[in-house]
Amino acid sequence: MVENALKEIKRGINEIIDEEKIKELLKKYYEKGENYFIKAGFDPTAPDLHLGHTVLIQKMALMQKYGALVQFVIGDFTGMIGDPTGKNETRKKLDKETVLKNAKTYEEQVFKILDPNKTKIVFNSKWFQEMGSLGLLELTTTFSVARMLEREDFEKRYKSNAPISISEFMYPLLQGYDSVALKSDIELGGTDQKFNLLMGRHLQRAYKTGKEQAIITMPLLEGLDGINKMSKSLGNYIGITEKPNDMYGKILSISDELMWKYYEVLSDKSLNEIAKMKNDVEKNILHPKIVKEMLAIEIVSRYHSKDDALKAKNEFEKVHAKKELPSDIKEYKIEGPIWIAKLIVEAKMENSTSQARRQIKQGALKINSKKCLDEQLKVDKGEYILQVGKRKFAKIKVI
RNA sequence: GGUGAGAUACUCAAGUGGCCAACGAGGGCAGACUGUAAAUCUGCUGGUUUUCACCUUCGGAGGUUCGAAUCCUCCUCUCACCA
Repeated sequence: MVENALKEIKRGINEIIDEEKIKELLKKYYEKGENYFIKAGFDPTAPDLHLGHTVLIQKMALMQKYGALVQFVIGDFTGMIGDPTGKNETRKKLDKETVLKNAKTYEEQVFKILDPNKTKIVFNSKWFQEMGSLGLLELTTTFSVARMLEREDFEKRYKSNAPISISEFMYPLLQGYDSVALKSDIELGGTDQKFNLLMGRHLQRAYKTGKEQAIITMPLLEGLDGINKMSKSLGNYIGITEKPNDMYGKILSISDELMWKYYEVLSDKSLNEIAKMKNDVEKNILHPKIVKEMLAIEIVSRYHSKDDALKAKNEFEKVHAKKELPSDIKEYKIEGPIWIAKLIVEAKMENSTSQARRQIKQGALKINSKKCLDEQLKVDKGEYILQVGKRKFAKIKVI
């Protein structure tokens, strides 16, 4: 039993630190029905969850089946500093109202995956506000500058003469202290979080809590570009609240190579099934596009419904394979006669007339499915279907 | 506190008085080819009721000049070395 659960937990993960401890927790669950706490932290600034987040959340959902109680930490306090992991920009402070609103949004999204009865959403400002400056100073005594600089991000920045602020040194400490306050047994995070996660373990020891959390790191899901990690700021993400059509289209636009990674960490299919498909594709028995379609349907079904997924598939075929118009086009009523470039901006298809002109010059514009290269065109009264590039459509009524 | 170096568009990075809306690379967008995949080739990549024109941009504010990203002054920020 324990072995089976562990095997499922280990699927698609990057690394486990202290596997023995997890075994022990599972054993206690099976033998005595004891629960244990797993923790993961989330930024209060980005309430739009995307598939990158779900890799982690799905894993927690799985563990809920095996006795885990999830502590979903919203880093409203730590968020004021900004995680130095990877790229860094100093963040804006958020007011309480916004944080609460974001938390609400998290809740709505996260319970599409997690079991609400086994999940607690907590804010880390709670214990940090109680801590006081003395407590904070005490926290800083637990770790040395040299060890802090061992961290890859810091080392790189230090060596390349990029600035590091003291507050950024605080971030790992604060995040680690969350584990002390919450008495976590296991913490999950992306591979880039390893340092911060280990800090939790270190601090639990330093504060003599009698616990040392195990750590599970999850691979970072690459975004649509296949290179960078999926993130909202890079715009290469698939949000879990996106419309079926968008979600479907985005999944189909990922590269074949990336598709297999997505399968491993996002799909419910067994690893054997996936391996077989991969094999069949290599042997040219199976077209990769079919495999990708199945993935898209699975994921869209999860966040919407099977029905929506199939509709999205049909819509996609219609627009891209048969080059027909999508069934749901935005409509605009615009006063005319109007210059075509201006019209494109009015219909929110491009941001500026200059950009619109460039696109027209390059042959990106279709009016009623006919290519139009005339950037000077004046559009008179009537109804038109405009298309700019492959994806942007608009129905225009010029009055 | 002292000395020196630096801040250029989404990112990296040239440019040191006019030829600069600013070389180049990456990224992005569009076109061709495709499976809205990858790879490849081509073009574009500040704005403007319309482009052989005009307007705004090179950390910020002033100044010199017919003319400034480039020179001067002050300020802000960053890095290095010394303390």
